[in-house]
Amino acid sequence: MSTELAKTYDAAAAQTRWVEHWLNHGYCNADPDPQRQQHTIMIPLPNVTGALHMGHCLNGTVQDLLTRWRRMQGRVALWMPGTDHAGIATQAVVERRMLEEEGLTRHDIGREALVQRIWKWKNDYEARILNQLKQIGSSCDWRRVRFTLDDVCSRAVRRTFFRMFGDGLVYRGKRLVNWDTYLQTAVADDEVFHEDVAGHFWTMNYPVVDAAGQPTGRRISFSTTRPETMLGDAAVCVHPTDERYSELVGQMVRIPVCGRTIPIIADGLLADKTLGTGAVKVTPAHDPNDYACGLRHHLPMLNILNPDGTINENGGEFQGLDRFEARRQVVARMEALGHLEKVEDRIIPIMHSDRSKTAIEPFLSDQWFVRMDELAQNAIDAVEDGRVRFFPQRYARTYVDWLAEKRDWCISRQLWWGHRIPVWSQPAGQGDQRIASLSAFGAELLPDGRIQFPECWREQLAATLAPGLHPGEELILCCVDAGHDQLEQQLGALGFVQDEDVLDTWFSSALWPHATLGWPDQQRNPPMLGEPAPAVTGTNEVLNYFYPGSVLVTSRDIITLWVARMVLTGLYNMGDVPFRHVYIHPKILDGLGQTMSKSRGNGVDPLELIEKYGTDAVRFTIASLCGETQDVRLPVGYECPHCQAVTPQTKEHQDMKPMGGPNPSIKCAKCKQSFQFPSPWFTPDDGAPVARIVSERFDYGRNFCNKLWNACRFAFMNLEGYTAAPVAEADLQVEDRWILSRLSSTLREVTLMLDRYQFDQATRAVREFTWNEFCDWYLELLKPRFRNPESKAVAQRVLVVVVDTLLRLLHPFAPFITEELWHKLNELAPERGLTDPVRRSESVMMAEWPTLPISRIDEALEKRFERLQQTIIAVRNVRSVYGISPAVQLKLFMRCTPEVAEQLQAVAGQFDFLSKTMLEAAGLDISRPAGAASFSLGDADGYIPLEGLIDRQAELTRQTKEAEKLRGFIRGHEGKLSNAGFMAKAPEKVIAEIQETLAGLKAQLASVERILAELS
RNA sequence: GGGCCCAUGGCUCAGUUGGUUAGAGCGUUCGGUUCACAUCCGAAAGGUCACAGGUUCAAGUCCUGUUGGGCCCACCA
Repeated sequence: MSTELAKTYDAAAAQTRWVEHWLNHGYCNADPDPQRQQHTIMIPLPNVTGALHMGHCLNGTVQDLLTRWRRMQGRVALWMPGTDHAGIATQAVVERRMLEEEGLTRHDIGREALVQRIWKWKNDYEARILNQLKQIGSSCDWRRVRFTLDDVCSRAVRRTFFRMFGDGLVYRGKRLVNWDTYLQTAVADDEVFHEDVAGHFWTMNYPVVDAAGQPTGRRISFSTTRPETMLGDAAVCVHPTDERYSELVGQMVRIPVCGRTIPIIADGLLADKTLGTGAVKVTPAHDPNDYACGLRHHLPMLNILNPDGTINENGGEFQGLDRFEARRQVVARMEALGHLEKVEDRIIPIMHSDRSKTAIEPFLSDQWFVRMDELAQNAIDAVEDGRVRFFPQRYARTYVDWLAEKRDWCISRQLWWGHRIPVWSQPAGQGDQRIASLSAFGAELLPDGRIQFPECWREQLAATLAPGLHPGEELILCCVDAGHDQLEQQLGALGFVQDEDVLDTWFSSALWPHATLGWPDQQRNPPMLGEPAPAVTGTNEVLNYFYPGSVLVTSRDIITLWVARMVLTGLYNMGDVPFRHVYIHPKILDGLGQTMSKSRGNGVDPLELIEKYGTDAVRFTIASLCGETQDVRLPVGYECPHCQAVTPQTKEHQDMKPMGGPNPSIKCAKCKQSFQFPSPWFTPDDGAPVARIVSERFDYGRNFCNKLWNACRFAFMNLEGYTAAPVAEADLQVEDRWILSRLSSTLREVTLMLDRYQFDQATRAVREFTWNEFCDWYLELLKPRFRNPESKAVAQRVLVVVVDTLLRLLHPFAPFITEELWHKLNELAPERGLTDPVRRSESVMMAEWPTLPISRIDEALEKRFERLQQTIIAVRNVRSVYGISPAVQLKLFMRCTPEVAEQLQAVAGQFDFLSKTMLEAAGLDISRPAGAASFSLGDADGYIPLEGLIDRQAELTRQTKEAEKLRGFIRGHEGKLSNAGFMAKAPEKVIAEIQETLAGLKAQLASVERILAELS
């Protein structure tokens, strides 16, 4: 068995090894155990649209850190993995690719085929995403992987919709959508973009008519950029306080091109006195603001467009014309009739579809909604009474404010990829005007084809359907729960057809916390990946045990879309909140403070980082950035493919576009060679060397891992002959007690900070201990002890305890390197412990989160140790200031009290190792030897004879400067103490502290002055 | 337009309920081939805490305003 650790840590090898090891041993699995407390985290399901990016990496790091920590604390820690079908985003990606590569649209291949293609895409990307998660060390229970469209989740979706339908929480209504007339589909708000287009601004007028429809002679003027919409006008609107029009409000106008008469109304939200003529035409079916106004004034919603963008039958003589042609003809007609006043050229912002690049038409269509009033109120209550707590707390406000609007939630989407709305309807003209919710135990289908349903449906029908129905139309809507295939077939046979639309993606992700655990099945546990369905036991232990979750870890932009809705559905379906805590982590920005994204060309690829720095380094760095105040800025740079030098990315780089000829390139400042780089504006030329985007901030984590590795390497090299045995308190050296004291403090600090989700502070504490205390001081102090056979054994035992504890402490932050080192430690020192050495667990992942008795913290001892440190620092300072070679042995004289002298003598041996200096003498009777450099520590003065080396003038200057600095501080403190207000009002404790400090400063000044006197 | 957040050495960030001399990493300068580590060691320089007022015995920290930046929401006939 070799005690030698490889000279450098091989991150890639360790990662492969331990990912597999953990999986094989089932360490990530979490099964209900009534004897132990649970800890549940549900992953914020990544979209299957593409690979993971830095945001996911940060999100995953935090969750894994928490999961590993809680697991080590003895909890049954479940981290539930899974992915989201992400309706619109995924369908869009697949459609775009299909169009680019094959020139096909979804209409060419049909619903079935498209959905099949998307499933294929989903399978590829899901595999890729899950693999990425594994690569960053995620200790998810991989047996429980879920997907929002899998059977378990689908069932939950169906049941939720069914329940809401039955409770009257779901209704069908009208809503304006962004209609792409080219693709003939609705597109989401985030799939449209504004583009300024040269257009016209027409000012026209409508004649005011009397009750008999005869012109009164007055006219009312308005301006518009879309004259053809006047075919669907429902009113002309003015501001209620606009005196120009006040006597016209309530009168009627006639639309000259179609002869309809419409009212003049007053609406302060829509009309603005200062704009245009102050009057505006209202087209509720074709403009979002007009739509809202139409609702307020109960105006008819007249749709004038066909899905392909031509004018429909409501457009009278303009029927069949494309909307732009109709616009020309309407304008011509208005002009011919003498109602056109003027035309201006104007740049108009027009919404365009991301996908077809054609202009969007606001289009009124049937949509499904969830009534939010009561559901939202319950979700607000849960946060306000503390059942759900936000970290940092301020985000609770975002959540509450949004929910308080209680805007009904539009849950239908005109897509093919998603959960199809489980409602069947009978075409108009057949059957009664009814709405029904069918299930095996609810309403049922009668032999004669009628549906027996609860009486309450009649009322709901009247309340929710009437606005969407034209007179004479009749409609039956049936909602069917999951698992009733036969019923669906029967409905089909009766001529019912299922709604074409699918549910909003957030509808299914809102159920994630309980759907993934098998809800609504209360009879058995949810099925696991690749295993047969579990036996019916009459109870779903998994759901009961792991719900509600412990903490949700996510970023602030989906507090409303997702967090709020999970709470809402959790309360509705489970009667309890889905999680107790919500930790909102920072967002990752580039060096310019912009969000990272591919479309900006500033994205750093987590897998490339992992390749370059190692997973632990990336995780450790990320954790160090996760505080609660600010977003995280990662200045990025291009790594030269020739020499690896990094060129910082600037705005100019981001904006560089091809100007003809070869694509833009950057010249490396170091090796003077050129390279191309990833950009949203072009793909690098074939064969050209391409830089990758990196961020040097990850050096932080890499350097730390290197330090840890080498510290352990050193420790392991010195473990030869190690035997486990209890260490008597009396055998502990000063530095042993010191490091154990510091270790205890660190432990306490890290645990506390993790508890508060302050990962930056936890990381800082553990790094400082490891580097500045363990490595810089303790390991150095051990070196002489290892050379002495008598002191070796105790040193080894204490060292082993510290390393053992440290590895456990670090494991959640850096799982791979700690596991690698832990296994080595298990070989070298299988049994370890201060009082009763024991064999630790095989894997550090399953080891206990360390605890040390609070009594190990010894502040008096730490203070004494600090003096030793300061003495050595002062000696090094003198050496550095006078440029004395580190090889030269120095002598040190200390003037101090006998007590301090004794303490210094006790560690005299250490001076030699830490500063190549011999402590010659210490005591009250020491005076400055001739030609010595001096320093003052407050309660002790040090002298280092430097015969011939010291420049007396320089030393004088140095000490004078020091004295000046001290006098400045003293002045400040004395000023405070002589301030009557301060003495009268400041707490005694503060006054005492100031006095104490002042005394210290004065003592220090006195010794500096003595040194000065001796010098001159 | 509404809401939230941020502004601290060249860069990236800490700074607990106001209370000793404002800290760290990177970078910079100087010095180091000490048998764990140059991904390292030692030392140093570098800050009127964005600006202007106010509260207080005391302000980086609390309040008001200004400027600059970020995010979310709403809106722009």
